[in-house]
Amino acid sequence: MLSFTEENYLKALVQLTVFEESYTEVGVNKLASTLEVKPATVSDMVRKLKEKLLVNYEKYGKISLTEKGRVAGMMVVRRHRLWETFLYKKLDFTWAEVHELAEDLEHIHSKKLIDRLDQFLEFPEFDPHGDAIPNADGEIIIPFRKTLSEVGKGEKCKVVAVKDNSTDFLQHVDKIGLKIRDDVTVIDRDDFDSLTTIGFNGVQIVVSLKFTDNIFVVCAQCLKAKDCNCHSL
Amino acid sequence: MLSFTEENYLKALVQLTVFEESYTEVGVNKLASTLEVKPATVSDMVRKLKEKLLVNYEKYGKISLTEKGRVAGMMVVRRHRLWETFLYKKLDFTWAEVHELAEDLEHIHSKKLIDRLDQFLEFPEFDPHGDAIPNADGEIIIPFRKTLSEVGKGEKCKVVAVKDNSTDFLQHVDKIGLKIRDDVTVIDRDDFDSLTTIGFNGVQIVVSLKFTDNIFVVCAQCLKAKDCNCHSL
DNA sequence: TTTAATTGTTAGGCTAGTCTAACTTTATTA
DNA sequence: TAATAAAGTTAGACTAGCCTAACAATTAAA
Repeated sequence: MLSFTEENYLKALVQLTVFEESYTEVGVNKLASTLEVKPATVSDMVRKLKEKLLVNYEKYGKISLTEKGRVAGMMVVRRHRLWETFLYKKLDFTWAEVHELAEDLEHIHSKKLIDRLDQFLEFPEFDPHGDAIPNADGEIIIPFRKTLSEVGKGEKCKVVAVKDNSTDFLQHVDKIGLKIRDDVTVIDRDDFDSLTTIGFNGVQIVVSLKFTDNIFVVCAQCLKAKDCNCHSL
Repeated sequence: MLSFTEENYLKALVQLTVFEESYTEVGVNKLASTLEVKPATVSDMVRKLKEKLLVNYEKYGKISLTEKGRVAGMMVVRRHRLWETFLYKKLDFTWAEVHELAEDLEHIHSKKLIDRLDQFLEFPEFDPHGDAIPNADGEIIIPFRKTLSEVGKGEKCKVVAVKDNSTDFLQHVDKIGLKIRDDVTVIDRDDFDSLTTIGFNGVQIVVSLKFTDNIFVVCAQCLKAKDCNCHSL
């Protein structure tokens, strides 16, 4: 049985080596800053995780997840995202609130509980932030996405997700958020000069330019994030 | 913010000094055996709880909860029983299963979460075992109850609750349980010789005599646990 | 009322997870 | 390629929560 702390290390490693930029390994310092602990602490802990066959690691080398570690970390992500979905859909929390609560709920271990929750929620594919939910085997399908900042002038796009690990951003959104309607909204790059209004999951939000890297979009017409020629036609 | 462990001490104290036999204080040994730790450990911890003004305590004396401690402990019980109700009603767990899962869930602190859950469940008065759920202020109305073993020969009674802290009993019940109908069933003391069949929350169960202290009942006619004269009329 | 049994306390030690400070290895750059 | 910067490790210390073993206080019984 993994401890609360061990699970957080594995979750952070999944975040850094699977979800983010598709690197497959990461250094001690990077992991330390992600977890908000000192590098010395990570050094110790990584040795422990290696003994448990959860990570690959050699002194002064890079850290990567073993298959066992990847699945264990993915299960934490699965639990996190399913609880977020529950809080959002059933208890009417905002997306700004769900992340923090799910940080605790994700450490409840029962497999039966989480599979029942999945069923209760009717097997959702994405969490409230638009991120894919890993299945019961720890598998996940990550769709291609581009950020709002990559959208060209005049291009119409549809918001499909926001980064769920930026509390700063999410709280900002919650504060100025205003519900307008139940489907997502198409927006225009022309509005982006300082503050801009976009829609996601029925919530009308105003974001400043510095947050445009936190918002994922696809083409409003073909729903693709790459290989889209709609604009040039 | 109280730790997982501190909360368990307070919950055990509520159990021992509020729910059970209405004693108002308890010794170090009793608390230690309830929590399955050594008396030495309790001695230390109780000093810490006293510093935090959660218990009244003098060296070699008895332990009792302060008002602050009572409310804190009651909130743990509230969370426990609301999660049990959620698991039973929404995720179709059996009452044998819910207790263990709620042992973890009860330590999620958010007040907002638990109040929303209460609302989602439509403010239930009793948990799946028939125990009253404390309100958001830590208040609880405990109805009079007698156990099955106190029922006289020929007396008709209605089952209203079972002890939720006897995993042994609950697992026994789950194994041989059989759903028959949706309301509770009236039973007769004559059947109690070795094995007997009673009904609770629509579940038909068979219990051996040694478990009759774990089952709470009221008179089937007047629904009272004491001051009932129905039988003598 | 003195002894024995029960109950509770203290001291010292263990583990997990964290820290700081000093040190070592690897990478970068002049 | 030698000096410097960055990254990583080790040693020693701290806290929470637990333990055992030895001791002290209280209660019960002879």
